[in-house]
Amino acid sequence: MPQTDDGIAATFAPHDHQECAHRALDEAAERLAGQGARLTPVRRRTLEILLESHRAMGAYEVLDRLAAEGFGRQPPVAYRALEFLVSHGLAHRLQRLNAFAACLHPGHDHHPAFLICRSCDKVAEAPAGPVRDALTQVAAQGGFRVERATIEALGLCATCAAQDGDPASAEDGA
Amino acid sequence: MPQTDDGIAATFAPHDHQECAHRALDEAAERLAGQGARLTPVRRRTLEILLESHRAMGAYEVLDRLAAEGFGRQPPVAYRALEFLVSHGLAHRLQRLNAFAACLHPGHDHHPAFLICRSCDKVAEAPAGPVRDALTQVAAQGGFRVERATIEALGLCATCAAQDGDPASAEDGA
DNA sequence: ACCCGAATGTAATATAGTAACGAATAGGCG
DNA sequence: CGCCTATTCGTTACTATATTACATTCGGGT
Ligand SMILES: [Zn+2]
Ligand SMILES: [Zn+2]
Ligand SMILES: [Zn+2]
Ligand SMILES: [Zn+2]
Repeated sequence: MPQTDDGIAATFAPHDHQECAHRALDEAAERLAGQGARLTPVRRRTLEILLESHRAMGAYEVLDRLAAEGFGRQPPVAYRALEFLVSHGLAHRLQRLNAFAACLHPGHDHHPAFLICRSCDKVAEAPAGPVRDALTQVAAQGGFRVERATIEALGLCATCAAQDGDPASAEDGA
Repeated sequence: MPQTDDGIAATFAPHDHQECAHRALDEAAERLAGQGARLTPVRRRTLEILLESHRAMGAYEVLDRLAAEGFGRQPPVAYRALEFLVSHGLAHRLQRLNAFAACLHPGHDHHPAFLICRSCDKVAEAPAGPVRDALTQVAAQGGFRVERATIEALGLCATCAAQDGDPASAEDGA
């Protein structure tokens, strides 16, 4: 019973993360080259740090890592690198967490919905099209024009649900 | 050309706000009485402050007001009152703004979508049902079970669009 | 009166984010 | 090459947001 593997399951399930991260970095570099933007050492390292896991990291957590590796140790160092990545579509900011996560699908037009697992803390990007459409429509009923939307879900991923989560999601495994 | 007045237009359009705020406060008091929760002076005043406008207010903005009126002047005073209101469904927290807004529909489903006007800063609550359904469904495709969703839209309300906003929304008004 | 738990107040601290400014650096050009 | 300019990087200092810990007060039951 294969469920649509749109990348969500791919994020939460065990996988060859070396490959996963490496590919995202390559795509990022290529993408930036096309835009004439510079992937400087701090920026590159910042992206690599975010790519080490599928979790979202706070700016200060990233900063600690950068400082330990010889980069600057003041907040703007991290915030600037992160803002650069976000504004070039290589990372996302999670409003709910005041944190940042690497984008795994650079190249697509990206303002996805985010799925945050409360158990493993991983963050997946989900296609926001239908959700955004529903929101745009309900807003339009009241004469409101949506320009930017924040869509973030907190919940339980399939992997965590199967492990120790509630059995309702894994009845066949009991 | 009446558009569905589900409360969105009612929030952004000019209206008898005295009545609007008063009714929300009464409903809140009644609701709390039914729950056996106490609407103490600080809590009541905090709700009144939030109800003065349809904007979202930061905790420190509320705190300044409370302090000026003889309540405590330390952050926990505001945060506790705000948390109480939120947990009892009388106010909402806006993740995007790190701010709080009074709930205008206490008693209804308490996890609405929020529409934030970038021009007048007012915040309206929109029915989140369809949006939440779309999100739940796209998440389920990846095996993710949504437990809580944050849905916040930034944009332009009808009133602001008609006044000086972009003409596309008010072509007949030119 | 006495006790207890909830609510309120304080100080202190933690976490998140920005402003302002100078030093290093990459490219463009005489 | 040497020079100029825009970008990037680093620092200091500061603002904003939020929580922990603990003392005091207040309401209600005995
Ligand atoms: Zn991976
Ligand atoms: Zn998980
Ligand atoms: Zn009103
Ligand atoms: Zn408006």
